[in-house]
Amino acid sequence: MAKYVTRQRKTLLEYLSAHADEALTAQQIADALSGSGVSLSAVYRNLAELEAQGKVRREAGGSPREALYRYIAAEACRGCLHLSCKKCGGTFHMGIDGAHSLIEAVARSEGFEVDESETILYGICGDCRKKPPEKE
Amino acid sequence: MAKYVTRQRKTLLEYLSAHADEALTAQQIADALSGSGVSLSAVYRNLAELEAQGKVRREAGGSPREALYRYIAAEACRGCLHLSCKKCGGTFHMGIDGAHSLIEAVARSEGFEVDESETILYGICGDCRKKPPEKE
DNA sequence: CTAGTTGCAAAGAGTTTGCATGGCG
DNA sequence: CGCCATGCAAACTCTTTGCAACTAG
Repeated sequence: MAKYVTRQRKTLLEYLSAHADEALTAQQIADALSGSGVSLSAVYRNLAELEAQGKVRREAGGSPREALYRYIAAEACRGCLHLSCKKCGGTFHMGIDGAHSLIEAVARSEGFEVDESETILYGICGDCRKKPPEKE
Repeated sequence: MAKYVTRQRKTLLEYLSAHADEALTAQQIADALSGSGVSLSAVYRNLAELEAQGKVRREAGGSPREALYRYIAAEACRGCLHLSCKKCGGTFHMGIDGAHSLIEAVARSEGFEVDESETILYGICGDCRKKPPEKE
């Protein structure tokens, strides 16, 4: 799979890596790339492949019938955890020692090996905590 | 919403809480409860409500077109993180101090407030690490 | 008794797939 | 030049919704 490097595939990867901080629907991606001549089918097919390769992850999103896809900059994120804000939807990276300490603590006490690049901590980011609780 | 306590609703909640350690598809749930006279529609409707109430969470699963639902024992999980094994699919709870330490560390260094009950750490559990790497 | 809930089945919507064409190597 | 990938559209399958009947309180 993925033996050739096509324009569509390249375009898709570019787009995804540029938006690694947000989860997108296949439709959104296709819309954004339709101008570049990338069809919805191509998006789905490549997304499926990227997911199999572990470069993209599928998340549960708004509608149950719409899958959300997010690019994973795997190598770049070794040793850091992801923080996802439930309010603004932003993603932050946490590379502090604390992150690694936890992972080691879990491994020691539970025998559980955490995969940093796969793990996301959900919560509220600093900015959103300061802002008044606005309805969306 | 949910003004009455119907047999179906009770049955569903019982089933979900008994299987809080696994993510299920609506179909699986409906199948399991069909013997108790709970229809697929009822499952979907109640699941949607429980999700809105925060008692159930929707996760990304196998097929993009199948949503996975998991019961959240919210109160019971304050102060603990969830560990989800990517191999066996099991979920473990981690109530050690380490978990809380991390959460505090994140809050202090990043200003990010982690929601314990919403966060899942993905990785490989102790049992699966011992087992030979078997193909699924 | 009244209003919420259920079941069934049809409608709706996102995702997948077949086939002919086009493009990478 | 051969085989993989793309586009289009039809096919699929999961989820949602309408309506009449049932039931909890």
